[in-house]
Amino acid sequence: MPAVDIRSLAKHLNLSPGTVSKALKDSYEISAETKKRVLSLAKKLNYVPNAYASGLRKKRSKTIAVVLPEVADSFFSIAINGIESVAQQKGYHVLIYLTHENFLKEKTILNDFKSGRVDGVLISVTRETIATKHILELQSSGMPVVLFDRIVDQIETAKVRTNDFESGYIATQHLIKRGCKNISYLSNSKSLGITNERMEGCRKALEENDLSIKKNFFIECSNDEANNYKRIKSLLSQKDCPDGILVSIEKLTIPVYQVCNELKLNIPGSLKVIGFSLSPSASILNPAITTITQPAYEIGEAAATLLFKSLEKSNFDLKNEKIILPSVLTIRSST
Amino acid sequence: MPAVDIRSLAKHLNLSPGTVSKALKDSYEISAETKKRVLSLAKKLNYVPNAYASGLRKKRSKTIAVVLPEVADSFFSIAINGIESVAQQKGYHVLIYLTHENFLKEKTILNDFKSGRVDGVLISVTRETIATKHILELQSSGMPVVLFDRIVDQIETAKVRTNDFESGYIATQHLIKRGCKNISYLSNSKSLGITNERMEGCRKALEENDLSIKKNFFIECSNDEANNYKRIKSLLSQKDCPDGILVSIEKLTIPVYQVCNELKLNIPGSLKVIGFSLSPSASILNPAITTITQPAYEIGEAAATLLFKSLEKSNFDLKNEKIILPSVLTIRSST
DNA sequence: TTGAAAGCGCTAACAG
DNA sequence: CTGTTAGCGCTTTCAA
Repeated sequence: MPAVDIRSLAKHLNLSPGTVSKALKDSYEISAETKKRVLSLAKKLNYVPNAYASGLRKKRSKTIAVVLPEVADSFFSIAINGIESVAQQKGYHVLIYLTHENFLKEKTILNDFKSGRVDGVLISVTRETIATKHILELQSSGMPVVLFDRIVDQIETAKVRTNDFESGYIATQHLIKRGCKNISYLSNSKSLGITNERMEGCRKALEENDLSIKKNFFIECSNDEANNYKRIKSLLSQKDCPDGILVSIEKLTIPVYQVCNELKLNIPGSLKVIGFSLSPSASILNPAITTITQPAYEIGEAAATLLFKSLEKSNFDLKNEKIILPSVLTIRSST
Repeated sequence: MPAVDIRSLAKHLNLSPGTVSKALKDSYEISAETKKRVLSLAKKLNYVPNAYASGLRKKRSKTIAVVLPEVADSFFSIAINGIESVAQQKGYHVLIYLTHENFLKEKTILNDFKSGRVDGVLISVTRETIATKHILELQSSGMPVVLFDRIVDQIETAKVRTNDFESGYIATQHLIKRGCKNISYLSNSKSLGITNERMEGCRKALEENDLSIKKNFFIECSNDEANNYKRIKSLLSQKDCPDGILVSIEKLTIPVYQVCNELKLNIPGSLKVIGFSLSPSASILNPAITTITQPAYEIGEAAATLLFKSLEKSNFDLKNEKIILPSVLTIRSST
């Protein structure tokens, strides 16, 4: 099957390629009659314009890039949904790039965007990302960039995120209200790179309630599951074991529950647990876990919407856009 | 910043664009000396070739499309990881398209691939997909297509999936071995569209063990959570309530556990539960749920690998490739 | 209202 | 070994 191009359409209709092109675009220069003929033949032959030819000519790819640290994590999967739904509606295509939390990869990926492959970029940076030259450079090449979830403060552009600081604060307040005096914050060591808002919120709540920060306040986990398990077990085995835990990374809930089970520590009796989580199974854990849930879909959707605004309106300034979508506290039996 | 193109490189070096192009490609026609000069300037000016220009010229986009029913579901998120890792290694880009289980959308998306935007397609079809014309048409336009997970039997091409039939069989055998006599299979009504291998496997196990198919064997759920809950509750409230349940859709585990909790039905005492699941929290449910887990990452990886083989070797015939990666039964306390 | 022609940036034949 | 040229398929002036 020889692909049908604009020239073959033109030949069939005894028109010039230029005229056909305009007719397809519904240009005012073209007569209604001609438009009808062109459209009808185009439909009949199922003409699909070559994306690379028109992209080259117009210097627009009708494509956006989404750069993510990972995607197995449910936050980003859901965010992709939000992004994709907006893009599909706008007739845009979505390229996905995973950095696997690797700064160098992020740099390489962004640099490649100078190829004109995409018209705009949505990015959630890696935990390692401190330097911002690669993003600034991309911006100064004229590429609109929207940051979401994992924000970099120094970059001037649209930012969409949740209220991490407040979430940490609210979660901790909740634990304190439930009687906790000795609270630990569980996180991944690597996330120290970007300012850990949640932890700061947690800290603030402790301070406001005159609860001292104990040496076991911050428990640093890693990607080594066995090790995390050990660390948590040792935490919960000791004498002045915490009476409340704030689990800032979803998957760390698992060792916490496992250890409690093994040590026969009653939740919420001896230990109250609250977790950042998007998992629908929160409600069937035993006990059902109190969670802070991020509006992942909405964050993706909002970020994409901003990007398209800047793509469609030349006078739209991304710099002025900051959106904060609040996370939701759902109280269940674990507290 | 005026984007640096191949002509500006040529001018700087007093060479012709053609020579520069060849040098960048490390062509044998070019002297080592010239190559060095070109490469060094290209690096210095951070030259990134225009993807649309070279794509148009070479009729290759260095991009593949991944067409998925959804992505919130963890199976597909993990599969994307597998796909992306192979693509990144091969220097390819990955476009994501979500059909949201909508056949018409799937058709529209595939039709657009005639634009030359992608060199190959990985697809997991919607539950509604019975007709195959859109896929055949894409193939006959010369596009390599690899099916994964949600396979269509009628299409002749590479297929990568797990052993759904056997998984259903094995899961059911397990329940029977644990003493179940009255087993129900929980699924989503819509998945009736594609042949439900898992259910057939389940059926076969029942038959082999001379267990009759009761009227409550197949429980049809939907996307209406409240309704699913009601249906499951009514199932588990009646006199000849099942003593074993095979949950074929991950999220249906939630109402099952909730109902058991509400009715004070002991798992595994009164009811044994086994679920198809990729959720790491399986082990902290109470009781920990016995699962069948699909090798999602590996399926994505294998599918992508096949696609790239066909992209790289003209003599590679996708038709002959069928890969079945077995799911894994993990026995926990719910059975 | 339509057509002709140039050119987006790159590559590949061919010539030198 | 390097340069010239044509052209990928489309859009967009400009001219008719």
